[in-house]
Amino acid sequence: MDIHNIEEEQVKFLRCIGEATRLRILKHIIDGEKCVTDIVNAVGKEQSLVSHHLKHLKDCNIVIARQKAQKAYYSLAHHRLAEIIIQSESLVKELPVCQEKDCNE
Amino acid sequence: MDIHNIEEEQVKFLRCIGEATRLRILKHIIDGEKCVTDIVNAVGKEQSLVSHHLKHLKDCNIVIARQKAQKAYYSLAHHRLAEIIIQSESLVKELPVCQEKDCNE
DNA sequence: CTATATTATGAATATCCATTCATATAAATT
DNA sequence: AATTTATATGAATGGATATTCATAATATAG
Repeated sequence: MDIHNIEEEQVKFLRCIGEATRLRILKHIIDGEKCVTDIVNAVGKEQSLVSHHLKHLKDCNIVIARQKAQKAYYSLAHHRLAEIIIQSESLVKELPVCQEKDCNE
Repeated sequence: MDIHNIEEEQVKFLRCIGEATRLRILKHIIDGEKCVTDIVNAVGKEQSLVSHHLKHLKDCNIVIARQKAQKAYYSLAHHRLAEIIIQSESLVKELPVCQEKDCNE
């Protein structure tokens, strides 16, 4: 795998987490695996849509799925993913737009 | 600015850096400001396209522009941006796909 | 065995977005 | 003043992708 493929993978990764519903899914499973129904309730979107996004996240190796009976449990594929999510959030708060708008939760 | 706007800004940010040409631009100016012509040569894309992407990056507060005579110099809007770029790259190398393919430059 | 609960999937649609092309603006050089 | 250099911009287009809908698949419960 050369540098170009790395960059392609990096773009694929960033684009994958850079979508509203997927980011909400990730933030919801950040503290441990959750089943699909649970995630659907948390993000407030259609089951079908959540399932599509979970597949997308899995194809990008961002989450892993564990099957237990008729339920599927999803969790982050790597502990460092949580760091990136947290750090990019805290960075965004420091960027000019947020600063101007007095950016605190 | 409440939590929802933060998340919107985070998505906007991640999506903005999650594009091949823009990521290449960012990696090229990571060590200091560069003029447009220089960036165009580095990324090997049309001047017009690079200009559009620079505008996009500026609108997202990811880069800042400095005008000097007829030249425009672009640089990262925040020192922590470099960290995110580097860290997401190193994280991607640790994800399953890259591991399988024996992922080293 | 039928019904219900849980998750996945394919097709269709609609929206978004990267790219190209043509052109504008503005400064510098001749 | 005319030409060249450097950068920006608006419109058009093609391709990607989020969402919805209908339905499949599979397991459990009654």
